[in-house]
Amino acid sequence: MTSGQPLPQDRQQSLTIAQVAERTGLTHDTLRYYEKAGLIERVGRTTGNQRRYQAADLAWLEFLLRLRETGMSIADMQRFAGLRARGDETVADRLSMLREHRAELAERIRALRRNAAALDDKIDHYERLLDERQPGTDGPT
Amino acid sequence: MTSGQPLPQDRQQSLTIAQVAERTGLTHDTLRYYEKAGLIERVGRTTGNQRRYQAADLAWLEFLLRLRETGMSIADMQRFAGLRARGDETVADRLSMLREHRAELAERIRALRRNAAALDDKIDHYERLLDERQPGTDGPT
DNA sequence: GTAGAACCTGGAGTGTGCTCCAGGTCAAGC
DNA sequence: GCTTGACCTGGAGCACACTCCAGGTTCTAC
Repeated sequence: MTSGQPLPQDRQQSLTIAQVAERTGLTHDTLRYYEKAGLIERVGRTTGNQRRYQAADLAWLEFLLRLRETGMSIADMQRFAGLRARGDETVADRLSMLREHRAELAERIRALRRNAAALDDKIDHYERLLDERQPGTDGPT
Repeated sequence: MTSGQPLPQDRQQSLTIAQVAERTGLTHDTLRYYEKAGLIERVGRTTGNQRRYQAADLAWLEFLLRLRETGMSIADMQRFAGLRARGDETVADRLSMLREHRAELAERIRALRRNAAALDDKIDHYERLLDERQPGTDGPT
């Protein structure tokens, strides 16, 4: 059931903006904003000028979301998308952007883990405080 | 050298706003903003109305920064600071706020690690692409 | 062929977390 | 006692990443 015979007409698995919104968790407005901002290349339209997203559009969006979730700014995503639009000659540049982003992410994760450990200490501290003030309410024997 | 004899006068290790800015990495403006917003209780002043931060102020600030770095909003920090200002009776509430924040943080770290792994795959992909286009430029032998 | 939902555009508005400014006061060295 | 840099306040302004709006068009189901 993956690519047997072509589906009726040739709209294959093209998706409306509402369907993409549901799949990605973005809103219609955010999808249009990303397109306006150049994060997504102009999406194909119906004859009536309505967007129809293809599988490739969705895959790219999902990659963008990964960049966003790992803290990349819109400005940097614009840079990346711009390089991508220029084609294969920019592969090295894109790779170095990704490597740099990956390194920053590693550092951020390390910092979060340090802070998590400190939070754990603080939580322990509050637990002891609470035990002193209300001893024995933590369950019987 | 921790608490031998009292230092001259009684300004002990009280710090100016510039000194606190340097130690915390915050700006003067941000420190004043945090105070205005109620994240910090009103800091002690000189007779001439200039702020002098005590060790306890600094410790609290550092804790706030940990909350901020782990993604807590100003609004939630305000809630926490408000509870703290009400004293010991709010320890249980503060504890549960911290536990919730800690759990969210754990989830965020997990998500970041998943995304980091996906980024690594993408990086591998780009590295292979680059090798195909420019074989043998990765060093001799 | 028509009702109603979904979609379109350009542009204005919003929430968050600062950051800057004007106009004045204070403190430390000479 | 004067200069100069640090500090004060209230309030305006800003960057970012959306989010909403008005007014119009298109699509789908009947």
